Amino acid sequence: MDRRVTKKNDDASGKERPTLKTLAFMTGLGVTTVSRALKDAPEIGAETRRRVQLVAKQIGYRPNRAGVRLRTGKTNVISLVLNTEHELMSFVSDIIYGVTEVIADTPYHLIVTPYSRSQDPLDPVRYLVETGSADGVIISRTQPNDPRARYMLEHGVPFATHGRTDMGLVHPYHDFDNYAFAGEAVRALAGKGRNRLALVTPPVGLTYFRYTVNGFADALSEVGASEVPFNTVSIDHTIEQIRMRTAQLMRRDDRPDGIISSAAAATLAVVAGIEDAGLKLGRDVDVVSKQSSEVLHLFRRELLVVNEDFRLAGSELARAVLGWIAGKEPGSLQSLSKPSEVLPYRG
Amino acid sequence: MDRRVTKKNDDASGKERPTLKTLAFMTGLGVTTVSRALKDAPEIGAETRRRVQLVAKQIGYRPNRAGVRLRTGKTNVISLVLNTEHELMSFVSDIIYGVTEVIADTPYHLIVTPYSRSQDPLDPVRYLVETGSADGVIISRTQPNDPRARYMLEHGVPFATHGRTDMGLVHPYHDFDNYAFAGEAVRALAGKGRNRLALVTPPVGLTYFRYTVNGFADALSEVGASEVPFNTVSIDHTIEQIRMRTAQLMRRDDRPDGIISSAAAATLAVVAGIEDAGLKLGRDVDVVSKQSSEVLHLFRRELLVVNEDFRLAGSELARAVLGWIAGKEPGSLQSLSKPSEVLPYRG
DNA sequence: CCAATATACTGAAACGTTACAGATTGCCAA
DNA sequence: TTGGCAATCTGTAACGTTTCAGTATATTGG
Repeated sequence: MDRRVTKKNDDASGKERPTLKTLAFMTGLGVTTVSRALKDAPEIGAETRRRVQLVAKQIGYRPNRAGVRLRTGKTNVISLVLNTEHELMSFVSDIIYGVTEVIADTPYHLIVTPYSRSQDPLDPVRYLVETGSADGVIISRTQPNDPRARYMLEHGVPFATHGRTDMGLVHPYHDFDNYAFAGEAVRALAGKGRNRLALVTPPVGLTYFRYTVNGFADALSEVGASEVPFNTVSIDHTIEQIRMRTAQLMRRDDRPDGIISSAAAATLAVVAGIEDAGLKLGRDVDVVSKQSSEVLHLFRRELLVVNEDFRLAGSELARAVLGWIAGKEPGSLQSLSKPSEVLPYRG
Repeated sequence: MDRRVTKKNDDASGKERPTLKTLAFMTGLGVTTVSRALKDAPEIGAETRRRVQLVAKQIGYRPNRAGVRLRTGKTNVISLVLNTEHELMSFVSDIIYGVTEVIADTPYHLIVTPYSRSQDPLDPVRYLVETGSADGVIISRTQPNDPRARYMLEHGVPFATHGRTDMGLVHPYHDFDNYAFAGEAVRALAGKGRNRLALVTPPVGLTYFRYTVNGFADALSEVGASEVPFNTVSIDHTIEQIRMRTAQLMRRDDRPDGIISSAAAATLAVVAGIEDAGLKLGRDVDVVSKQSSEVLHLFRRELLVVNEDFRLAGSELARAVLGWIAGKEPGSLQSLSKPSEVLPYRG
């Protein structure tokens, strides 16, 4: 008996993962027709289309990603580029969850591309672009003049930035309105009679540093309060550094009676520093802080908080990149999220 | 002049990404030879090998992932499967960073595969296996009898679990020694004269729930302390629920004088609950808590903490999957990390 | 000196997909 | 009847890689 080697997938034998060839065999059509039928191409008869799609669903056909990617260059991948040292912790998981929520019912996968402090932030982006590893990229820690954004624009790679740029170039972004946040915070403190205010800033160099500082400054003159400079730390510093510097600050004669903090982790340190200096929150000084989860009021109920929703940011960023990939205007894919009110503790 | 269509990559024209064909053209060799030379195949002459590798480095050749994947089935992808609702926040980013650290100088990419509460946890794993989307998988929230682990073993997919299983099946894992943690915690509280202890457990059903409860129970009888049952909450409950239940508990006559908490977030709620009941930490009750970043001592310095390093967990898990993929014995890729001592605040 | 063998290389095929350039059929107008 | 055209469908090639089955040349043993 002549037992020829059978070309693996010509039969619908069962065990192997179905391909277009399998579908073609089962429907009695050509591979090309099947391919087109599945993507609703116009030159396929309505009945054929339905038949193919039915069979495909029945046997659980899933296009082979490698095949598509090799042929078309489309990766069906979104990459989230993260700094593995600076990024605040809770921040990251929330963004990831936000992104995954949006891409859940798309064919996209999310890959996390890390880079460390020692590296040029452009490195991972260059890698992604050069190797064509993603259809879209999301970056954070955005700078006013951001080489990564410029690079991707030049190379025609869709992306979205967490935070705005200021280069006269238009691209999708999502940002929290830190100008408004700082302003609200100042007004809230002024409302409590505080008029010598200090600011724990975002990392110098990032765009939202500017927005925060400007919002702070404008509101200060608006309410007639004055600034107590506190430039020695930012929220990128360690807990210990912030705590120590805050304690130093609070022991001075010209200490502030109100502090605004741009991140929850920093706030923990700030409060510790205040207490190290023998002062009491709510009595000697009030603190307004951003937070991304309801944690600060458990810490000290005297704190005033403003909520920033990073899961929302993740979703918005994902929507933005997908939109750009789908051909929408980059300029129409920008969003700014307003801060919540300044919230006191309510038991 | 006869201007023929040139087959895109036959020349070393420059702009296109180099492929094996490009290298073959440049070196004057065949594509096969180049492919083999790059992976140090034995049948290639030493000089040829060096020459090819030199040229490849010079022009920055990177193998096309889709090509490799299509031909060999190798994806060069590790997937981290995450529950988007339960996973504690800081937890996640640390694990991700740990994983990326390890795969940074490998060709592997990390993809994050999410699933939500409503879904069967097996769903994402089934998807990954069926579509062959990853060479290795990392899962967390491991159960004693874990269908995901069983499924992947059956399908021959390398994986590692964060937490152990108890099915008599051998596979790589990394776990924190929660039995030791609970024991240490009990002994530390006993050392402070506390002998009526309550436990805020991990989620019922996960393996480390058992280890924690057993470590707690064994140490209780060892030191002659007794348990105050507190089964109404676990660390999966909301801050509000834990806080309320703790307050209820602490208002009872038979309230505990020591509490052990399995997660930092829960501890914040526990302390709030204690204070809601009008009691004082360190005087009326002591609390020992796990934490993954140095945050609890800023919160209340009376707290006793034990550190769990999730970044380490991520690294170990990544190493384990890669090891299994590389052919090592699954049984040799298991690790258990010992808890730190129980640490009081030190100014 | 011949055959066997080792060494160094090569072309063709295949992985699953899509795009291109047909092929076949039926229908209608001239 | 014939030519044209629309409506459907199809085969082939190509994306970049690895594997299989060679080929050509030099080297060795008898």
